[in-house]
Amino acid sequence: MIIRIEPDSDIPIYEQLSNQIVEGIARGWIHPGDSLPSVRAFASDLGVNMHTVNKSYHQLEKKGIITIVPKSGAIISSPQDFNESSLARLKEEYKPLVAESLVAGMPHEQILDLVSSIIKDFKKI
Amino acid sequence: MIIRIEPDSDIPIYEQLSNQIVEGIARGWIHPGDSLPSVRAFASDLGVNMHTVNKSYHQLEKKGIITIVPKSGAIISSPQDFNESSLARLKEEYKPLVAESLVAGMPHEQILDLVSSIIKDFKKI
DNA sequence: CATTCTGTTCTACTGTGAATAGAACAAATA
DNA sequence: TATTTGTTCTATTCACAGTAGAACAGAATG
Repeated sequence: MIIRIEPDSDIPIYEQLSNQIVEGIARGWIHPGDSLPSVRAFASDLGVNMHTVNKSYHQLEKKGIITIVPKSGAIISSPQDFNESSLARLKEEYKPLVAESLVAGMPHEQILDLVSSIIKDFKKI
Repeated sequence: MIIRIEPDSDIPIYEQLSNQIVEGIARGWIHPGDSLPSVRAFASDLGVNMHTVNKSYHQLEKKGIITIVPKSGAIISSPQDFNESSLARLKEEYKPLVAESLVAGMPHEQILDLVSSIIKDFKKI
């Protein structure tokens, strides 16, 4: 799996990494049960600091996406491991984006089409 | 229009303000052509610093949501004033959220239903 | 068993952004 | 004319991002 880090982005490195790992799962490149590289090895590959990868892993664990087994490694969780609060949090994160879409003049259908196209993009490739 | 600021949130104050102004427009509480309070008056109302409100206004102007008339005030833009790059930026912001939704086990339809319910919530009230 | 690798934890430093504060300016407004 | 407006400047405090090095204890491997 190919990860691209842009050091000069306004998005923190640990969040870029988290996002791309999640995208990798969504695209089916990696699956529940698979283990992620060690923080040291991953950091070495990406050319970033070990603590940055560690922060990313813990962010993903907080979201319920991976499980960190102490002294062992990080494993991608199964979908059924997600709790209700994660879905509530997701809704709160969609809100400002949907509001901005409406204010931009996008009609109801166009917003759904946009989201639908993103979903298809993830599932197709 | 009622604005609620949570100083201890992990979301910056200027972004909380931006989000709630956009929501206000989406809900129809304020309309294109309406003018926003002066940065000083707004800051006084919210109990925050003038520069924080100023930053929020400039963020909204950058997104094409309001127009700042120098030495006069801030006015809410019309939907047709939005450019193509704003829509492209919106899509990029939807991506990680959609990916996370898929990873959480939400099927295609459920994601669209979630977004649809948010849209209805904005338009109903 | 000994070595290596693992995630964890700690301190430490630099740089940047968020937020506040005060002051001053020129233009619009009342 | 006096007030209000957004703008700009400096300055400070605080927190976060990122890097760095070190040490620890448990797991994996030879």
